[in-house]
Amino acid sequence: MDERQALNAFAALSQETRLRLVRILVTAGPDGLTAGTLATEVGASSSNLSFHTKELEHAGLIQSRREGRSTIYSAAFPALTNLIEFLMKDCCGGRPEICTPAVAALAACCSPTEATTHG
Amino acid sequence: MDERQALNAFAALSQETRLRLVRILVTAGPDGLTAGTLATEVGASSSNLSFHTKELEHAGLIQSRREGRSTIYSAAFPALTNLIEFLMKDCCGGRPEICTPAVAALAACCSPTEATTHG
DNA sequence: TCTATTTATCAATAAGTGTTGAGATATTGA
DNA sequence: TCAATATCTCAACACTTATTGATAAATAGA
Repeated sequence: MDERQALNAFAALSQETRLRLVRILVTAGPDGLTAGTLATEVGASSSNLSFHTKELEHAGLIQSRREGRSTIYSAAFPALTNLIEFLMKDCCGGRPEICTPAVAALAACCSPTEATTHG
Repeated sequence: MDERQALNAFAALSQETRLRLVRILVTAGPDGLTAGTLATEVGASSSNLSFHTKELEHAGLIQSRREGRSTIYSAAFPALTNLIEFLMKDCCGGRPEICTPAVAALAACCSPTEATTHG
């Protein structure tokens, strides 16, 4: 992830419809959702949804695949990881306690319990 | 952190000068840097730097304090944490392995060695 | 007070972005 | 082929945002 990619990613996330789309796809998981479902969820026309998904795909935040008549979009999880890493790189500045809460917050999001991963 | 705050934050980060400012301040740590130093670092005029720092401060990503003739800016680390948490909330979708790499990446940024877990 | 220093505000211009609706493209089944 | 479905492309318009240079405000020291 370089500066240009990060700028594209943040620009993509700075628009209401697109931020909603990404969060919906992040929640949906790797299986993704069809363009039609996404359009309904965010209340966008087909042309408007296509415009925004194109922006997100160009930014590398989502990916698409074709299944029959439908286009299915899903979140690009590694890209999201890289974006977070880029933003917080060298955040410590000699003081690990400064950015450790960020790690804890993200960890809590992914693994509420540390014994069983069945959730 | 609600949707409006997240949109403002991502919009603030989607501009080259501002993204550089945030990363410089993230690296600099809580002590921060003066407006003059930041202007030199990113190659911006005083008016331009003021415009961008105002945007970042309004987005809650940085904070300012006055020391003599200088304004000193520093990163708002909790806001950055909240932004990451907002974006990745419920990212698992029943599959923790999907977003665990994000946690590992962020953790690696803050603690290159795991000798001491208490920081 | 006067001057140098540092930062912020303002207005004008230039550049970029989102929305809309019509129409095009691709797929499926008869 | 024809029709229905699902999605995408295109161009015009309105809206937002970044940059620039001049100027204003606040501070420190003499």
